[in-house]
Amino acid sequence: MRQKINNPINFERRARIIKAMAHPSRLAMLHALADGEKCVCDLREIVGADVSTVSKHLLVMKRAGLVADRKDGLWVHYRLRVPCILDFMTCVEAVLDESREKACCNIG
Amino acid sequence: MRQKINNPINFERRARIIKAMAHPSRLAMLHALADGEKCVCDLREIVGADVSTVSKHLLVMKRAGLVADRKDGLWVHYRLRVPCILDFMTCVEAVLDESREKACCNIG
DNA sequence: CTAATACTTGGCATTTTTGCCAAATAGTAC
DNA sequence: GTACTATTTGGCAAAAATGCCAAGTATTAG
Repeated sequence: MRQKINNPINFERRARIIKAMAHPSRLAMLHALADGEKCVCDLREIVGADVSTVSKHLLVMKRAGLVADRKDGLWVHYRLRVPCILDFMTCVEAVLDESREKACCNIG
Repeated sequence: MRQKINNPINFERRARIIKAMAHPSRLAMLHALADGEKCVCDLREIVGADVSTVSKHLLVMKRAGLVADRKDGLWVHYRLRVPCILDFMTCVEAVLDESREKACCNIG
């Protein structure tokens, strides 16, 4: 238990953060940002959606605290704020691997 | 890059797994399951929702590969299938801490 | 068989999310 | 000032998620 005494876990705030990751386009953007900051135009190309859609996805992640932005002339560059979220992908892979294993061997 | 050669990352499948965690009640259940398996009735008490609602939440997590179930008489016991998802909570905490820090110090 | 318990499923209304288009904003260049 | 580019915001319709109630299934007990 990493939680402070008398401080019940706020699952709502946590869920909001996780929800901000829970979209294919947003995951793709987070993955791309592992290399370093990118402008909205770069991210638009990566996810292949309307710029306004990408902008709104970025707002969701920004509000959740996953990314931060920096204005530079006409461009707005986004970057990861807490890179550890990428480590989580290893675990997500493990879930996929487990599923694959169970599916092929009928264990569970 | 933990990804195999010529195997583009499937962000949709990953997003489905993460989405299955992205709900306060489901997070609370996953947290409770860290202690070991629990029946639906236990989980119902923990989240305080209708049993049918809890059952549907569990189905979402089961389909995503997060939990597995085991029938024992009248009871169905659920357990974590890939415990590493709980480690991710440390990172989620970090996002919350970062947000708190920036909010109070006006850095970013 | 009936009764009781634990859970799942069907249905449905409410809410939230998503994604496009159009319009607005902000910055650069002339 | 105008023209152009990058991004955000407003609006809205379509899709998905949520949660309750009612009904169904499955198991145990008598």
